[in-house]
Amino acid sequence: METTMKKKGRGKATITSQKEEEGTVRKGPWTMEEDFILFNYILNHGEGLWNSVAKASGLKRTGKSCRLRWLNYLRPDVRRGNITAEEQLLIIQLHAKLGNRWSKIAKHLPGRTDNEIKNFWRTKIQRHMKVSSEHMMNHHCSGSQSSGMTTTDQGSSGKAIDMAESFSQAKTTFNVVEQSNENYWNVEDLWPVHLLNGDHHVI
DNA sequence: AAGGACAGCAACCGCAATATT
DNA sequence: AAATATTGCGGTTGCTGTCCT
Repeated sequence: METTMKKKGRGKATITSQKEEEGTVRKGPWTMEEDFILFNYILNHGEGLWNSVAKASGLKRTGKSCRLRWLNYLRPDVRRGNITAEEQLLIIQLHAKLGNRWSKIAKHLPGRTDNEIKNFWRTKIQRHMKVSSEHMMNHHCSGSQSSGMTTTDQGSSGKAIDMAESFSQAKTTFNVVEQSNENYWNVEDLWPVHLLNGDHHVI
């Protein structure tokens, strides 16, 4: 069954057909019904053993897919959207220290997922670095160790430190992203199930 | 209004690490 | 100790909305 998305559809939509063959592994965006099933299953049985979750819940998803969906979206403590200036600064500092260890960085940002931080880094920070790099190249072409910032992650850490410093002074110029916090449906929509079950052994 | 370019992000893939048999 | 299964992580893809011309 394909649930219509409330908002903008995103991500891959590998399988969109209404009828799916028996035993076929589903890919692509999760439907609300799938979210509901997974959410409910984990509330009753707990996290982990993702392959079992996938099979026992009846979802035609891989264990990996279930795990990812839970961690990045359904988990009740997940905070979504609106990465604050402080969080941005922390991400920059941690990345300078840890590199692309997104899960490690995420541990320092309660409620944020590695995927979200990774996406944020790639879409915002890297782009900003690239832009400022080009800007500097245009204005300081005259020799003296022009900071030819690469857009790759490697070698960006040192620059990130500089950036963090300037960033703390000029948050406003950083173009802090205020994203829409809407989703196809809110995780909160699933919470009544939690309450009905009266099952709190997870989370 | 049309459509091309760009941005944002959910979700997949491949691989490495770890656990289990 | 070796083989197999599972989990976790980082990189990448590709769909959709928005902006710009």
